[in-house]
This record gives sequence, C-alpha cells and structure tokens, in this order.
Amino acid sequence: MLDIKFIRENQKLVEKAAKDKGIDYKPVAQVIELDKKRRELLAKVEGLRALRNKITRNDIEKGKEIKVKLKKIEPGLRKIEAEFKKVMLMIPGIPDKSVPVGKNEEDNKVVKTWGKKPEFSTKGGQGFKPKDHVELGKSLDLLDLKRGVKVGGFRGYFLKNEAVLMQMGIMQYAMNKLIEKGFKPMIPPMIVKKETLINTGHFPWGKADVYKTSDDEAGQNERFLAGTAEVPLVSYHANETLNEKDLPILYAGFSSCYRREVGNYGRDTKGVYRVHEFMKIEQVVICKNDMKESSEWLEKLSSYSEEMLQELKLPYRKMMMCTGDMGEPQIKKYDIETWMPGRNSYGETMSDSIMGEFQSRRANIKYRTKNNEVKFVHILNNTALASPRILVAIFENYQQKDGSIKVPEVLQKYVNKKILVKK
RNA sequence: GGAGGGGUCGGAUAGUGGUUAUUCCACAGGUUUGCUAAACCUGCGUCCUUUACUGGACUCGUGAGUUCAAAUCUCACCCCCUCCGCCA
Repeated sequence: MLDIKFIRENQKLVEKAAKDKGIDYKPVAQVIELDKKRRELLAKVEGLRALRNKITRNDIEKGKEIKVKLKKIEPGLRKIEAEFKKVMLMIPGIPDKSVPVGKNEEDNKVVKTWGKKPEFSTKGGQGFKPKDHVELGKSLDLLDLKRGVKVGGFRGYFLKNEAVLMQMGIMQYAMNKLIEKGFKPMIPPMIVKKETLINTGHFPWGKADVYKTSDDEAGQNERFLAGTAEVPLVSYHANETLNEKDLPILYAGFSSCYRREVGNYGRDTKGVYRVHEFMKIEQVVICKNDMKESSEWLEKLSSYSEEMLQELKLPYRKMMMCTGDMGEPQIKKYDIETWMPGRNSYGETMSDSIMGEFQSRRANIKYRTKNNEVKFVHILNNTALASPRILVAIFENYQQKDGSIKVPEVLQKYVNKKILVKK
C-alpha cells in the first residue's frame, strides 16, 4: 500500500509502475476519485459532528435535527471508505530506478555468475550421460513419486532414506548459518487469517495460488495455508510501534510452504522441482525507513544465500528482475538461479526483495525514531534455502558416473555419509 | 465443546449515560543548572482542513444498535486468563 497523498501527487508515476509491472493501472485513477469523494463527505460529516459536540442538553431539538442529517450522509461515507480501502490494496509498489523495465523473464538481467558447471558428457568431461533427479532419486531409493501421487495426488512425493536426512540437514544448516549472521530463529503458524495475507500483498493478487481451509462456517474465520514464512513473520509485529534502537530486526523462519501452483498446470511437472508443499528457511528483515539502508540489506541477504550455495558448491547466477517479472509489492528484486543439469538450465532457488513501506503500511508496523517521530518500517525478505527444490540441484550436480551421488561436504554431518550408492 | 473472569495510550492504571477519558512509568523537546542528576513545563496515536499558523473529527478488543449524547446500556463476533471435558 502506498500513501494516498503520494498517489494523489504522482498519479502518472504510479500508473506507470502498474503498466511496467503488467498489471491493471485503472485502480490508480479510481482511488484518486474515491479519495476525493471521501474527503468531501468526511468534511460534511465532521462539520455536523462538530456542531453536535457544541450543543448542550438545553438544545435537544437542534440535536435531533443533526442526528437526522447525519443518518442521511454517514452510510454513504462508510460505503465510499470501504471501497476506497479495497481499491487501495490494488495499487502496486513502485520499482526502484535501477530496475530494468521489461515484460517477462527474458528481460531480466544477469548480474553475476558463480561456479563451474559440471561436465559430464562433454569432450573434456567424465564421459557419461547425466541423469536427472527423478532417475537418480528412484534408482538410489531416495524419492518415490509414483506412490506420492497415489497418496497425495498430482505433484505429491515421498522423500526417502538419505533424502530425508539431507532435507532436514539443509534446513538445519541454513538455520545455523542465519543464526551466525544475527537472525532470530522462528517457527511461525502457517495457517493464517486473510488479513495476514493482505499485509504481505499476497492478497488480492495471488489469491488463486493460496490454499483455503474449509473449517469456516458461512465465510466466518477464513483461514489459509501460507506459501512462505514471510507471510506470518511480516505480521508478527502488525499494529505495533517499534523502537528505533531495536532495529534492524532479523528473523529466520522455518516452515512448510503450501502452493496451489494454479496457472502452472503444465509447467515443471517432472520430479520435485515444482511441488505443492515444501520446506523453507526464509530471511525477513525489518529496518529503518531509509532506501539506502534497505538497499544494503538487499545485498547482504543475497550474499547470505550466495554464501550457502558456494559452501554447497552449486553453480548459480544472480538475476535482477525486470518490472514485468517482479511481484506487485516489490521495489527491487533479485532471483538466484541454481544450475540444474537435468533441466540443462538454471532454476530459481531464491528470491530476494525490498518491499519498502508497502507491507508495513498494510500491516501498520511503525517505529519511533530518536527524535520521537513515527515512521513506517522497511521490510525485506529472501529465501535462505528451500527443499526439495535444492535437492534437485544437489542430486544432479553431485552425481557420479556409477550412478551414485556425493554428499556435499557441509551436509555430510547431517546425512552421516559421504556418498549415496545403490542398496 | 461447557462454566466463569477479563480486554482503556508503548507498559501499568482510574473511570456505571453529559464539558477537554484519569494518574503513574517510559520516551522526545524545552527551561533551570560548572557537568551529570533532579525538578518543572510541553508533547506523546489516526484522519480531515490550511502554503503555514490553525481549526476540527476520530480513537476505550471489533462491528452493529438504543440515545440529542455511549468507554459506560443492548446484541453479535474476536482474543486473553482460570477451571472442566476431549485429544497428538
């Protein structure tokens, strides 16, 4: 959510942001129109209320008159305000100047490439045809997709044996890494209220991708399954006024994540690259309202993710998302894509964003500065590690000629093995 | 699921239909003062209006209702605490 005063004064700029992001820009004009009506009505209502407040008990007749007048106008005001709030939620965050304008992933910019892709079948390589993670997982009894679908339906999967240890090890490794960097570990609730998803900006835009529980009656107490720990962590401080001296606040959230993946029905149907439920450690930062500081955090959060990929020795590249490929709330966003030989391409494994005030205005999270001013905080989030997607990269990059998979050094203590072989 | 108690500013707290919602702590600014401390004064949330000064409205868990007037009365809902039941 943006400041209505800002929208009023920068209509063209806000409309351009929506257009660049490829979403509907008409709400901008609508919200300005609604705001105008709202203020007109508000002035009338407040004038009448002011009169009413002046009246003493001697002038009850006049009071009755005012009551009738107010009853005529107030419902209109309430209606306009409700509509105004609704349309306000459809105004996107404005991309930073450094963000390239573009339509889709083709317009994203590579800002960094790290690591050497493994050479399997090439001339100078090890001389074998690499397998993908599905084949590897099946032959080493790490992955059972067939029974996963039998039990859970489309995109269901069982992780087995060392894959279980590896996934849990990855979570623990990432959590420990972030604790080292000063993050507070959190396990948040993933069944959340509607407003929690509005606060992050997942609603209204991403509603279709979120599972809804069925335990509500007649639309009361709607609950949803959050797709990332970012959702509950952002609302952890909702409606609170923090103290500047307590900032920045760093949270490392562990959770299962639930995604319907509607609109992706035909995409990535093979294996466990795109699944309905997975585990993730997420980084969330709450800092001062200062673009310079939040930009620094964006780089730091990215460097933490990169550090982990480097320790896992997985080749990756860092992409700056263009306007058309970033989410509605975001100001600036990097994706990190990890090399996956089975796909013969890089696949997204991390997503690092500055949200600025967008989420803190929705969630009403402020802080008191040293000068006793009250401001909205800035919020950022980035993936630390998500699994099983990262297992895809590990299996495929670490496979050997004989069909075995080496265990990345940093994970060996969790798996208790250096190599996974056929039983 | 059942019974009872509660929700007032960042924290604590007073307030059973009528001026401006009380007080304390914390915090910020100011005055005084060799320094620090202390004392005192002012401020401390949201919105509207104004270039500004200012003026006004709202804010007592949420929403609706009764009333000229609601923190206070009525109804519904949410949350917290205590106890009982069920349960991994």
